[in-house]
Amino acid sequence: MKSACAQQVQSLSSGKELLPEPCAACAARVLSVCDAIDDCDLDRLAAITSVQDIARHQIFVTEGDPADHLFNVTDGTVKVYKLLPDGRQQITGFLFAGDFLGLSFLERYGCSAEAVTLVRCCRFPRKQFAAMLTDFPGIEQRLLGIASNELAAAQDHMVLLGRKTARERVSTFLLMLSRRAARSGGTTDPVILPMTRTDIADYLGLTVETVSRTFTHLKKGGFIELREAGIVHLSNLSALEDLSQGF
Amino acid sequence: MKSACAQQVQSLSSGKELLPEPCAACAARVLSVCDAIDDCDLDRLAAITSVQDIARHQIFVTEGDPADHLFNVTDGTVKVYKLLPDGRQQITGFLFAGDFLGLSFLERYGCSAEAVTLVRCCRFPRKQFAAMLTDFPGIEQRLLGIASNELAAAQDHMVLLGRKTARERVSTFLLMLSRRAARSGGTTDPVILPMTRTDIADYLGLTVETVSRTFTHLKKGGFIELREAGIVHLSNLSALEDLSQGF
DNA sequence: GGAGTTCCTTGATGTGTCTCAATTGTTAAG
DNA sequence: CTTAACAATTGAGACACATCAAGGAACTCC
Repeated sequence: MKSACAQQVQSLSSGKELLPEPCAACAARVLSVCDAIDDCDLDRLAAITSVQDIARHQIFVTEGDPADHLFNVTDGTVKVYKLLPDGRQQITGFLFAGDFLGLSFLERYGCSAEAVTLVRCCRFPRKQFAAMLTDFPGIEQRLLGIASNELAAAQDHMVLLGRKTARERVSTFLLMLSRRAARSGGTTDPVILPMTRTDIADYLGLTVETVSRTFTHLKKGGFIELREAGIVHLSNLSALEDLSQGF
Repeated sequence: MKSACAQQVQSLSSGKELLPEPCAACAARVLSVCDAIDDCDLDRLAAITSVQDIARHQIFVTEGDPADHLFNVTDGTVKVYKLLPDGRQQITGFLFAGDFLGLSFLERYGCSAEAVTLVRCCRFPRKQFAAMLTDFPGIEQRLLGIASNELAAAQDHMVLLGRKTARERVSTFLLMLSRRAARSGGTTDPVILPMTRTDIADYLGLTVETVSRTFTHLKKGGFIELREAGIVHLSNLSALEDLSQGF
């Protein structure tokens, strides 16, 4: 499976130098689609990749536009959302380092995407990326896996939006972020919230005021502590899990 | 691409007899995954397929169970749902003829599935189905396409659950069923509702009472007519589209 | 360091939907 | 045809969350 390039790696002292920029130092690689490609074939991918920095609050994908590019977030936080004609907003997901954006392999983007923090990401032209699928079936499988996970997450979110109370929603949200951070090597306990209360509200199907009040209630109830801005300490994790009604 | 079997087809008078049962007469085939396989290779798929009839109200997939089988609905209506520990239910989708069930290629089912009407479907052992993916890359692409569509549908549904009013939800629901029926060769106007009001409520994140009241409001408003049970006439389609707030 | 902006919190009030309860309509069984 | 079980409708009242409004905290920009 490692094909001819394995030998090539051995012929040099340090294999790392063979990795093409920008993938060489990419901390997010093991988390992402790119992991499905062998080191030696990575230059194929790197050739069509352009690294992009996106400023805070910049909308870099707009719902309905032709889906020309796919993205792989390597740093920062992205919100993915849809709008109703009158401006009501529903955030369908937050993306972090390692997350893939543009999974809808349809002609047009199904959602808009905005940088919540400064975001760094890899951008691939969709057509060229699609062309690589035939040569690297591993990617296709990986994408199916990613799609499965996204679908599962979407289903969990539907339960949250359709059937959970405000308190259950906020608890679930905090646990989600906690687990997500742990999964990509962060800490479970002090949860970092890069997004505003309004964003949280638009994600949870609530209003800012209700989110804020619920945070206060959880604080008074001894479930969480709010010391610094944007950081939540989970004082009683198992109690929070009870509140969330099973994730 | 048609490989060696094209000749084989020509060598007989009627190509149709070459199609293995049960796929030969399957009306849903052009709508489904199976369409990605050439007629001549269909026997590979047919060999691992077992046709199943499922009685009304029977739960044939349970959330959390090992995902041993995948299904392809060929007739009837299925509801796919998740439960909270205390029994609250959220239906994540309804499946009709041609729809695929079990897209989460994970070890365990993410949702439960129950037959709303008498259902007929094709069942594939997951492992054997997965093994076919390497031989028929067309299926994998098809699955990615299906996953993309499901994801897009899930996102629309999140907007509905998180941000729409009861009236908008019910309008959207009726239009969805109408379009879905049209897409698989049915009629747009008299929409058939195989599911109960309770199911509709669990799909829309409402209660039965609210759904029933909303139907009455739409009827009094001249948007719909309720003559026979389970059938809704859309008297004013464009007005209904306005009510639904963009799908 | 002050002014502007954005973000967060808290209070008072309103309302859309839920809950509880009863009635009617529909379907299936005997 | 009668009865039972289930499904749908309707009403009265309650409540969780939304809306409207104001004040305070944090951050940015000269």
